[in-house]
Amino acid sequence: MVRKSAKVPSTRKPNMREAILAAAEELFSTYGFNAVSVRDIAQAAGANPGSVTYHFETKDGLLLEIYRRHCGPMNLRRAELLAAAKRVRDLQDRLEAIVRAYVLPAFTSGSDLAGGGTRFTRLRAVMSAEGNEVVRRIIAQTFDDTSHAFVDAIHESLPHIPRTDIVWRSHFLLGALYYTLVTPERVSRLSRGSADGTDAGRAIEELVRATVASLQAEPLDQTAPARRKDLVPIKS
Amino acid sequence: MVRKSAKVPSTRKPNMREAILAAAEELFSTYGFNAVSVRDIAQAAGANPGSVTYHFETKDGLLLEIYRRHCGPMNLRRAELLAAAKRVRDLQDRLEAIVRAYVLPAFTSGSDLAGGGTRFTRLRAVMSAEGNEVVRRIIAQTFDDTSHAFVDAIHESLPHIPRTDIVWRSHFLLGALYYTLVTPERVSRLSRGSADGTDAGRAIEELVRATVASLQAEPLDQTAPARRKDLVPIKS
DNA sequence: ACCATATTTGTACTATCGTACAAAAGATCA
DNA sequence: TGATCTTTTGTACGATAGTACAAATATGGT
Repeated sequence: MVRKSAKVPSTRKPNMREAILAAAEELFSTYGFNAVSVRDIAQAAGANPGSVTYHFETKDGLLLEIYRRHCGPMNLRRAELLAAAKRVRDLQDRLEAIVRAYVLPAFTSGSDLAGGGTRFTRLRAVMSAEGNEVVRRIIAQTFDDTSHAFVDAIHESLPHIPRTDIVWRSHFLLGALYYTLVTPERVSRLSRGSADGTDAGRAIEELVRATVASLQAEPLDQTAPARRKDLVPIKS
Repeated sequence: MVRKSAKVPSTRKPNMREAILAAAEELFSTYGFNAVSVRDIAQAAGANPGSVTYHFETKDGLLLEIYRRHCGPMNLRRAELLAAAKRVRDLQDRLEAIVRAYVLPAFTSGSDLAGGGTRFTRLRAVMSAEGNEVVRRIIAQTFDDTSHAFVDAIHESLPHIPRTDIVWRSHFLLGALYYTLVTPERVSRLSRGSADGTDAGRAIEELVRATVASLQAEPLDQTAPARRKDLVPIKS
């Protein structure tokens, strides 16, 4: 990757380790893991490439530390919000609260830095698209429990919808969420300026509204598969 | 990238150019653009690295050619299906047909190779996540027209929904579609085996059902923005 | 002020990257 | 068959990748 920014003279960083983490998060989530070099990160953080090795040993280690940093607080927040949502009496309101409990922490999770939540979620989106091997394990370990908890909670609110459909529709929610964080400018472009894709508050409300409706839709009729002969499995 | 596969002795390729394109498509859509080297592609195609330079000049040129190859047929197919969908009389059926016209070509577009459509769509998903600069221009040029046509068609079927909401919900559809192609195994995992994320036919039907429902949902009340003070814009 | 420790810098090594280019091999057709 | 053009191969070059490591510097307790 080639980027122009000149080395900033800058006031001395009080905590270089944090600066490196923040820079890596920003660059990885924008250009992907492989497109960003350790030197890019060091320069953006106003540090020496050697510092990265000192603090995180390897480039993979740096990515791992970013996940370690965020996963705990985000899933904690989700668990809290989910517990609160489950106490909502009205079924319709409860469903909406559950979906919101899933979406909100993705935008506002416990980083002290402004936009920390969205940046980390954007990072997760990019990493899942790149099929990053280092990350795949963390995802399966750390997020599947949370996802299961949400699927279960939704299923309790919608007992007549088969669990399978709820899984599909929750999956669509995560995809929509990721894509909105990765390509927000597309929303602005397609709406010809009447919508702002970077407006997190609006994105959340639109996501919640759309997802609640999709979850409530009648399930597919499983007895009539409606397969088409010209379709082939994904990934060969 | 390190991959184990030994060089295949193989029957002579009748058309090396096509083999290189297919290999690049598969590798790019699985690992991302930057993680795959020209040598990886050449080896997977049973070709010499020099052949890639000969046929496509640069790595970027190879990616460009992949897009050139697929964009035309896919958008043509979409236009045909959209035209047919617009002729459907019943409003509910028409909406469903329009959504299906958008989704179907992403899975089955005009490549002669099996799974060509899904592979190319997966590639687009990965490229959008990586923020690939070469691709960004093509996307804006080639796909925005199509997207506008679909948003317009949907709006005609749902005149009481503001265009802005339709843009958001169509955007969510594309995100869900991309994510399903990128991480189909997550569906299988979360459903504990009762669903198969790689089942394209099922994915299409679930996508259509969920999207139609979300499109029909009541729009957000625009007079009460419901912004929260702790939210910040995406992308700083 | 001194020392021990923690951090940062500068530099260098090896591997691999994209790509250029000349030579070899294959294909086409008079 | 021989001439010409197309395709493939083999190799090499400069740039950049990740990371190791010794020297330099900053820090904190006594």
